[in-house]
Amino acid sequence: MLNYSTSEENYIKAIFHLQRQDNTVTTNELANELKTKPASVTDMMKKLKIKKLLHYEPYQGFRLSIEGYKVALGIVRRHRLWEYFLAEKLKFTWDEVHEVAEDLEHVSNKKLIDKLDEFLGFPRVDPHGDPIPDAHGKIEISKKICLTDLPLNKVAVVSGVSNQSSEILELLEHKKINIGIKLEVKKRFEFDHSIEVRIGRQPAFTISKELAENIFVKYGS
Amino acid sequence: MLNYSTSEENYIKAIFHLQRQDNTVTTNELANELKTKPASVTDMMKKLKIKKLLHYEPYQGFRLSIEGYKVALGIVRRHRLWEYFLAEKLKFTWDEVHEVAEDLEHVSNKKLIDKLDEFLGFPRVDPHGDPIPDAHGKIEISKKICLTDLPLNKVAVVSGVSNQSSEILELLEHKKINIGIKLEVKKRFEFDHSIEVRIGRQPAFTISKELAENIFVKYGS
DNA sequence: TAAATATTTTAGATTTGTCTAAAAATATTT
DNA sequence: AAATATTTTTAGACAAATCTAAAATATTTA
Repeated sequence: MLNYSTSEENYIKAIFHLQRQDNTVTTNELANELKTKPASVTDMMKKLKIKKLLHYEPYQGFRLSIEGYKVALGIVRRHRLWEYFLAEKLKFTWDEVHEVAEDLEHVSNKKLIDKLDEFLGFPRVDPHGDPIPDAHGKIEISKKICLTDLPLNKVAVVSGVSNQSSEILELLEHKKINIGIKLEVKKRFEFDHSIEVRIGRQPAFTISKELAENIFVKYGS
Repeated sequence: MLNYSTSEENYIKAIFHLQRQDNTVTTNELANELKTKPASVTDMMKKLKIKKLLHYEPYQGFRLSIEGYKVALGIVRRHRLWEYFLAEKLKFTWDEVHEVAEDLEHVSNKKLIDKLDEFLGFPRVDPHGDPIPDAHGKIEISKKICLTDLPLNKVAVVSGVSNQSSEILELLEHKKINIGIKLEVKKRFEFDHSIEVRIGRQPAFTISKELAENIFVKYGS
């Protein structure tokens, strides 16, 4: 696997993430994501096309080639392992890890990353609940589902809330439900559709149907 | 403290190291150290002078300013903490850590480095026995002397070897002389200049003049 | 479907860090 | 102290990554 510049890696990674939602990525989308100008995106797309990392015809948008996808998985692996390290070992909070990992991910020494992986105990998800590709680029596809649909007794990671009003944030704060936290559903009550949730080994507590409908979790394939 | 590019940091660090031996650093010395061309050095020196990181007059060589020295200590701190992490936590051997730390040192997030320091238990020397500057840039000045010059019966800490060939490493491995180990010289033999060494309370053993000349120890303060 | 609007690309400039070749300054020899 | 050798700097070029402004293409709307 060749080496790519920090800038090339950032473009590849951004395309990787944007592709998840939409099959083909546009110039403006990417410029917006990377806080750069559309003209710069076009320049880089030409370069990455020559390097066979993506499929691209002028005005038609672009998507990663098989090779580009492999490169992206390598970057994502490094990013998520560092995030795990930062949260687990250095005690950064889940909302701080991303920014720091943005820099660390570009140190692309395979032995470093494989040894880090081993040191961390081969974690399968990062602090946001996103799966970490293994040394061979294998990645668990984790479904993002609503808390109301999580099977009983399956540990899942809170990965987002659909409604971001201050009211819901206040409630989540109070219940200590943060992004990245691991929880499982212990029981569902038919009467009001409230659900009983447990975080780690703490005592279970109940949350309303309304709240549950706004919480998304990721859980193993 | 401002941020500097990877390239600027590499120049600053190289000047820092070259200054130890010689008070003022020359263009050719620096070009040689960084495997670059003298013209590139001159270009960068002009830039670093404008940024007030060094004292420099054309044809007169250069040395770091107070500010440049502070910047250098920051880089050295990051480098040595990562070296310690790589050796202690990821089980790299002490001769592998330098190269990897060369990349990691340029991630200059103060909180990251301070938390890493804490995680590692505030180590005072790196795997080569070189002192690690603390969060305020304070660095222990420890005398590093050759084993041949260590006074008899004074306990010292092995801090480095000048020659890093696999032959010397094999021998050190066999004699169980590792970086960080405490030893003392019990006797010197005039005939072949071999010396008798003791590690802790184990039986003393003899090492050759050739080996002793390549072992550096930290002793007293 | 033609005009208006939005998106994308091109052309040309800029910054950073590097290089080669030639000129200038300094050091060393004879 | 003049000639020679070495070191350092300058001048000008180049590649990577970015930008602005203008041109080309695509999409929307009336």
